[in-house]
Formats: sequence, C-alpha cells, structure tokens
Amino acid sequence: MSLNGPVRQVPLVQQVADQFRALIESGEWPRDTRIPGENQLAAELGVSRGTVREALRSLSLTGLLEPRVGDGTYVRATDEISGVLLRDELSSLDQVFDARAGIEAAAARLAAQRLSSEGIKTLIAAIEARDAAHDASDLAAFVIADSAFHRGVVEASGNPILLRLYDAMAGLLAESIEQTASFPEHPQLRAAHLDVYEAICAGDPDAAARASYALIETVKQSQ
Amino acid sequence: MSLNGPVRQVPLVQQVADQFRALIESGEWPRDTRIPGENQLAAELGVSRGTVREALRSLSLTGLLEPRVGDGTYVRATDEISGVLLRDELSSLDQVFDARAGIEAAAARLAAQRLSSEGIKTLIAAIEARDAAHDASDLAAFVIADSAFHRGVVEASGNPILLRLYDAMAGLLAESIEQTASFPEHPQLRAAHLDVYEAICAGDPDAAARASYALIETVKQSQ
DNA sequence: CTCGCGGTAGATGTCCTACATTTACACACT
DNA sequence: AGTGTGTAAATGTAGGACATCTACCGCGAG
Repeated sequence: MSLNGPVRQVPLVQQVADQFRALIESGEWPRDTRIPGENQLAAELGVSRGTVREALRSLSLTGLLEPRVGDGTYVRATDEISGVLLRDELSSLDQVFDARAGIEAAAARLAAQRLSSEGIKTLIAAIEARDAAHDASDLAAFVIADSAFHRGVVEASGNPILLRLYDAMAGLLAESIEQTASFPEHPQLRAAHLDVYEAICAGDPDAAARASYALIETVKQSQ
Repeated sequence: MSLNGPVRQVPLVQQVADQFRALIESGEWPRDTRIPGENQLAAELGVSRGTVREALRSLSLTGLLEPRVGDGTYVRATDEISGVLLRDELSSLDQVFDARAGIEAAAARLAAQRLSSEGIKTLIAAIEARDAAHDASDLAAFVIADSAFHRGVVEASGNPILLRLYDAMAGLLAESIEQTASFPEHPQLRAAHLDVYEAICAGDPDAAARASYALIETVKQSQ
C-alpha cells in the first residue's frame, strides 16, 4: 500500500506515531478526546492496523494515550514528559509546583547571565500586556499574559531543555487545576513580577533567582 | 499461549514493555547492547512476536532502543526522559550541564527548607566516603562518592520529580562524556561541597542555592 | 413515564502467517 | 591475503482471525 514515496528511511510506524504526536501536541486532539478507532485510522492512512497499533501503543506506554478495551483510545496528556511523570505517579501537585518553580528560578538565573536583548523584549511585552489586560479587567487575557511572562523568563534563559521541562510541568498543572486569578491583583504581585524582570535586566543571577522564588511565594500566598 | 496467569488486567504488551524497561534501567541491558531478536524474546516470554514488537516499538519511539533492519535492536538510552531529549536533539552538552546545575540548585534550596535528617545523614556519609576515597587515592570510588553527594542533594529535596529530572540529565552527561577527576583535588572543590552541605544544614535556602551554583562553577573551572 | 435488563455492534487485545527488505557474516574463489 | 558472493537472520509491513470487553440502544416490566 501507499504510493511509495521514493525513499523511506524512517519506518512507517514512526512516521505514523509522529503524526499522532503532532496531532496531540498541536491540540487538534485535545485532552480527554476519544480518537478514531484503529481500523478507521488504518484505513485513512492507508497502512495496516498492526502499524497503527504499534504507533498508538508507543504513545500509550509513554502516557500520552490511554486505550480502553471495548471503548476506544483517549488522550491523557499532551506532552511526553508529563505523560511519563503521570504514568509513574510521581506527581503530587505540590511537588509539580515546586519543580516548576525551581526550573523557573534556574532559568531566571541563566537569563540574567546571558542578557539576550530579544528575551528582554519579550518580557517587557508580556508585562505590558499583563497591565493592559488588568486595566481592561480582561481576566482571560490577563492569565494568558501572566503565563507568557513566566514562560518568557524560561525562554530568555536560552536553554531549550529547561523550556521543555518547564512546559511539561506547566502542562501537568494546567491539566489538574484551573489557573486562578482575581481582580484587582495585589500590588505586591505586580511588583514581584517587576523584580524578576529588573534583576534579569541588571544581569544579577543571584537576585534573579531570589526574585523568582519570591514571586512564586507571593503567588502562593495570594491564593 | 502462555500458561495464562489467572487475571490479566494490564495488557500483556505493557507487562512486556515494563519488563524490558526494567532490564534497561537496571543495567542488565547496558547501553549499546544488542538485545535478543524479536522471535527469541517472543519464544522466551511465551507471547507472540507481534506483542513483543509493540513493546519494543514503544521503547524505540521514546528513544530507549534503536532498531536496525537486518541487524538487531540496540539500547540507546537508559532513561525515558533522556531518550526523549536525545531523540528531539535538544541537547547541546553545555545546555544539559546548565539544566542539571539548575535542577541541583533548586533541589538544594528545597532541601534547606525541609531539613530532613535522613537526607543530611546521606550527605555527610557521601562527604566522608569522598574524603576516604581521596585519601586512598581510589579514583573510581571517589567519582562514585562525588556523584552520590550531588544526587544526595537532590534526594534531600524530597521532590521525586526533581530527582527524576536530575537522573535524566546526569544520564545524558554520563552517556556523552566520561566523568573526569584528578588527584589531588583542589582544596576549593572540597570546600565548595562543604558549603552546600552547611547551607542546607543551616536551613538557608538562598545560601544553599548560591553554594550549589558556586560548586558547579568551581567544578567547571577546575577542569 | 421510568427503571432495568439484555442484546448487539464496535472497540481494543492477542495471536498467527506470509512476505519484503536489509544487514552481518562466513565461505569460496582469485 | 584480499575480494566477492551467497545465505541466514533480523526487522518492516500487511492482512486476517478470534477473544474479550464495553457503550449504547431498544424493549419490556413495574
């Protein structure tokens, strides 16, 4: 089957699995969705059911999917690392929170060391978007901008591994709790964000890490 | 087939995959080993080749195994998270190093906050073993004790996620470079280890994190 | 009208066979 | 000793068969 593209170095199963993973990570198959059946997928892709099964199975064993006999296959996580942690049940919520905070602080330190101008631009943009959403009392936009700031810190570290891990932790949290925020926010909270930003701009790694932890503490207490 | 254990809630494939993963993680199938063929494994386990294939495939797609047509299947990583990072090629060595350092420092901070007595015992034991190996000029034992100290810091954090991530990073480094150490070690180096230990004992999170980073810096410079 | 029971269709789980493709390795020939 | 070829064995892919389990619908009893 398949018109047979001239070369095929990568195994078909892997191509299929990559496709599925892309569908999951892109959100086209959101969490808790029941994906099409194996036979249907096999027919659509023009491959055998065995191939589809192997692809699905591999995503299942990493915790992304969960097959249920007689029912179907469901999306359980949108990130492989989250999937592994979920599967191994290493994740009390507090611990995930701590891990994310630690990664963010480590990233803040690196960001202060590297001082990339584009990273700083991203951060200031996030802060402005955050303020704007706050003024407009747009809670949804506020949450998004806030997340963008925190993620921006990790991006500014220039370390893709930390970013990957951060995304995994953030994903785990997002899947468990809805992000809460209330208006008006404590002035302390905004100040804590600014502290992180300023410490990074100042190129002071220790201060950046400390400010990052202080920010997390402030968030904890304001909940 | 199979004498059929009375109950079978978890799919056979997953049981088989778990077995293989355990063999890899335990080191019974070390890195770069060629594992037995699918037919042989199927015969030994009393399951069909298809089942074995699905199990192997899932470990392959997470980067633990690498199958080669006409040859066999080789062990490529000993940890799933390392496998994912390897597969996605997110890993310049420097970045892995930084990420590991960041995780260790975050853990040091948590350890200082929690102050578990057993964690401290582990640390002091590691330091003593380290000193003993140094006095005996036993390089191998020294490297082991040194690793135990660093990992002990992360253990003392009480956060299994950080530990998991740390192990993944450490594994990536170990697979890429041989850990180097030379006798006699710089006095600074031993002092830097002690600083971390003391900051944790003192229950000073900021100091613990700072000492941890200082330790890494010292290691970097002494190479 | 509601509740409960059973049937049925469809989903995954497992096994089997067959063949294609690729590779390592040993043997024979030069 | 070097080279080349053939063969065995490994993974890749396909297709089919049957078992088992479950969601869902429809029918009947209360």
